[in-house]
Amino acid sequence: MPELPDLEIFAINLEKQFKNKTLESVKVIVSKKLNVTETELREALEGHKLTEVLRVGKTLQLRFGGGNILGLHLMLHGRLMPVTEDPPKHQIIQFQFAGGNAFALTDFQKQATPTLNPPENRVPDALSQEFNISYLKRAVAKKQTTIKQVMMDQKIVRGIGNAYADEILWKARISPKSAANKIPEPRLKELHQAIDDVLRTEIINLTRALPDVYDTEVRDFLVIHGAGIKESPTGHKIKVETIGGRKAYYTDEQELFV
DNA sequence: GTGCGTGTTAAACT
DNA sequence: CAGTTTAACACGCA
Repeated sequence: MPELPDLEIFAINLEKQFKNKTLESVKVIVSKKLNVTETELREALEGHKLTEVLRVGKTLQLRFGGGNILGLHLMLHGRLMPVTEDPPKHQIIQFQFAGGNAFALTDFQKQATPTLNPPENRVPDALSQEFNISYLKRAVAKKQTTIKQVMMDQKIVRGIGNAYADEILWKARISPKSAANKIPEPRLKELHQAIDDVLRTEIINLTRALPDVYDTEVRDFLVIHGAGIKESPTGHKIKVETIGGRKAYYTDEQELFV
């Protein structure tokens, strides 16, 4: 159940293990979410080297020699797991590389989605150049919903999920319940800065914590979002409330704009 | 046994 | 009609 920083680490660590290795075979165990047939997938990918692994929004892209790209969306419960003598449960798709190493995408809920050659998406990534302050200003101007829902809307900006939205809004000192179009411009700038800070800092933390693995998530660095957390780093009691159908964790340090 | 969940989508609302 | 809310997905975990 990864978010952007986790996916960034998975991409880096998958590259460490599999970059420039030839994909010997790809096996489709659950095909319901795949956009092509297993035969088409094998013809596109087998025998080609994995040239690059990128994170794009909440997806990973496995890029292969020959120009084909396999997108992977892990959804809520998807995981990437090494395939060993004791293979992982609930496999969706499995990748066997020359040299004997293999990994699989798993998901007990069967929601994780592999997509061959995913269509270009014009929505900016949260860490991209295109996601700048003027874009954010334009995006929120039309929106009367809460700022938290806007931040998590993948049609507006790609990559921010429920947990990091809470972390970012606390850092920006803006209430998640604030109306998006009522946030003054200086505070929007702070929000933009907080998005960048929180995500990039988390990537650095996770790089240090997980130098090699792509099958593990660490949530040790969250300071606001989590059932076990009672107080913010500055000692304010954390409140929990459902906003837009998902749990929001926040404190009264965060200013409400309505 | 109970309740909950880091995402997305279609259906059902307003 | 457009925007917003809900249920469903199906299992592991506390």
